[in-house]
Amino acid sequence: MSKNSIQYTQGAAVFRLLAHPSRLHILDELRCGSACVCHLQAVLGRPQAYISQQLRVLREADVVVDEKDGLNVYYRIVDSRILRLLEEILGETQPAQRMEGCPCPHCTGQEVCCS
Amino acid sequence: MSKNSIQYTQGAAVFRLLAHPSRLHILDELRCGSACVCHLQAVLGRPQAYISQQLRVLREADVVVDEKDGLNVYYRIVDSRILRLLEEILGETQPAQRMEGCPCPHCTGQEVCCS
DNA sequence: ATATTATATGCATTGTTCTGCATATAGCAT
DNA sequence: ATGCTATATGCAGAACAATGCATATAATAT
Repeated sequence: MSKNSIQYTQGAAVFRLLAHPSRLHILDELRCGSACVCHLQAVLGRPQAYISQQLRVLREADVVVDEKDGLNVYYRIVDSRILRLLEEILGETQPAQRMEGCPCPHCTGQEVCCS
Repeated sequence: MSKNSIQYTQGAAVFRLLAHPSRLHILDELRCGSACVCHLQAVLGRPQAYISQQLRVLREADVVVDEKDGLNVYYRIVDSRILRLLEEILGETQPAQRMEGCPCPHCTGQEVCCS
């Protein structure tokens, strides 16, 4: 092993986070600002527990952080490398849209888009 | 599903290729030019069959192409997105070094580095 | 205290990927 | 042809990741 092989292990771990359609979709949503779990749930169309599990993976890898506000928990991306990797594969960030059936402040219009 | 969800499936597939320490190491070697299988075998310190298997994954995803020259088979990267992703995570390309115990033209000094 | 809403966690099952090993092919030299 | 070297392929067992579902926690309201 010529180079520091831990570099490849750690690098692969970063790519593994993005190597999953649901996590990629979640991160794409979070690109345009923070979002709460119920919003991601509405966007992805998956059970809440499923969304929380994927968020946990991203949280434990320090890619996103959570911020509680009452009952809602807002997540946002805190790793700028991830933003650049997303841009390379998904293109430019699109503005977040409101979701029917999502009770969060963003979707019910109580908040400006992409705070 | 708000956006075209095939985009996330395909994007995830690209990241999955990089989400493996050995493939990442192989691609890092290929960044500075083409390399033959025996060279990669010497650099990674893994069995030849193992290297060929990882190369197959990359080849079938059209990330690398192979070029035969006598007994040797040279591989090189043909996807520029992959180069940019590697640069984001591994940093700038380093020049290829020669490997002890590798019989390929590059390592036995019969060829200039990084053709 | 109870109910309700939003989110998190644990666990079992299924599905995928990794890896080692045996063997196959292909080019070159004799 | 035979042998030698470089590379490829197939397959099976092990390791790991994904998913569904039941349940736990935590904040708020009544």
